Amino acid sequence: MSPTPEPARLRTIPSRLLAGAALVADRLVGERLAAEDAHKWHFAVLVTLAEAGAASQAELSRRTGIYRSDMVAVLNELADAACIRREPAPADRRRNVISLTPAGRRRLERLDTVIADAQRELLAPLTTGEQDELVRLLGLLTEHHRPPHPRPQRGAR
Amino acid sequence: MSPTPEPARLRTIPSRLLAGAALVADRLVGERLAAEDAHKWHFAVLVTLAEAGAASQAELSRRTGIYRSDMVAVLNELADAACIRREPAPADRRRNVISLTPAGRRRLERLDTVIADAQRELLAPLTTGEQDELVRLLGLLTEHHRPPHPRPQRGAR
DNA sequence: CTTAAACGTTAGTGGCACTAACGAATGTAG
DNA sequence: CTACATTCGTTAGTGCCACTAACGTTTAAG
Repeated sequence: MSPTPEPARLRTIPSRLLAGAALVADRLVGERLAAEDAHKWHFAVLVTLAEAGAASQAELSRRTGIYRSDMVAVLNELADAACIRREPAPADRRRNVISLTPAGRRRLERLDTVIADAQRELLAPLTTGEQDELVRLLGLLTEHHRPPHPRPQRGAR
Repeated sequence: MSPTPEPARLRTIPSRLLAGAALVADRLVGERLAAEDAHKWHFAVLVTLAEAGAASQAELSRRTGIYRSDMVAVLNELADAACIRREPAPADRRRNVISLTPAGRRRLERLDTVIADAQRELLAPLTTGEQDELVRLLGLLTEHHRPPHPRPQRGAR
């Protein structure tokens, strides 16, 4: 009985390749993070806070690409773990100011190595040159196809 | 007010880039196919039938990567549009033999151009050389991370 | 002062990969 | 031949994730 391979016509369609690769990548990263009781989104928020400093939830949402409706739960979890502080903004009582705690920094440090490991394993079959090239090409691609600049973020009346 | 950009640390993480690119690609292809009342999966099945000939549902499932539980609906829809025939296999009464009809061939022809257009638009920001390289790298990546050879396809008792 | 917009929050939708279990048919071992 | 395991098509359901809708509150703009 043959190994029933995927037809060549399908195997070379870029959108299919992207979907498959993204699935593999997400599974790999997700497993690694789950082993640390963490999540993709937690990492993104912690990185953003570390890199760009304290911000409102809406700002974090724009910077990370996480919808502000989903951001609530993410921040709740990070706050439960004492990784962030959430305090009302004095200047604008609509906003919350989200800031990193020392525990959050330590958490980020740990997740950083986990993420790095996962990326390394993900890209293992490629040379370092190829890895850079892949990142570059994907960057060009996502840069080009980008929602009309400020992301819509619908839901306002 | 700043345009609140994505932090550089996030923008260069391969798994994130892959997820983003796959999202863009899937949306693009999905929209194009939806305009033809078609679906990703329909195309995959039609291509597979055209390339490898008639097959059972389970075989199609393995070749396309579509789960056989999802395959049922896909084949129902294709049969409703008279794109495929579904007849019991004489040699093995468990199997159905799925085969392409002339209408299915015409349908595939149409979807082929739709898919090709979508891929072209997806890859527009890349040179043809870069497009080939991207496909090659993604191929290496998905090839390397592959479930222990025959896909598990759980659900048996 | 009225109207519009942005904020945080809750709830819900739709697509998709994937699991579970079934009845029926076939293959395999003793 | 008989018992057991496997494969098939099929139905139902789960979990994740991007995304939408609507709300009360607060601030900004005309």
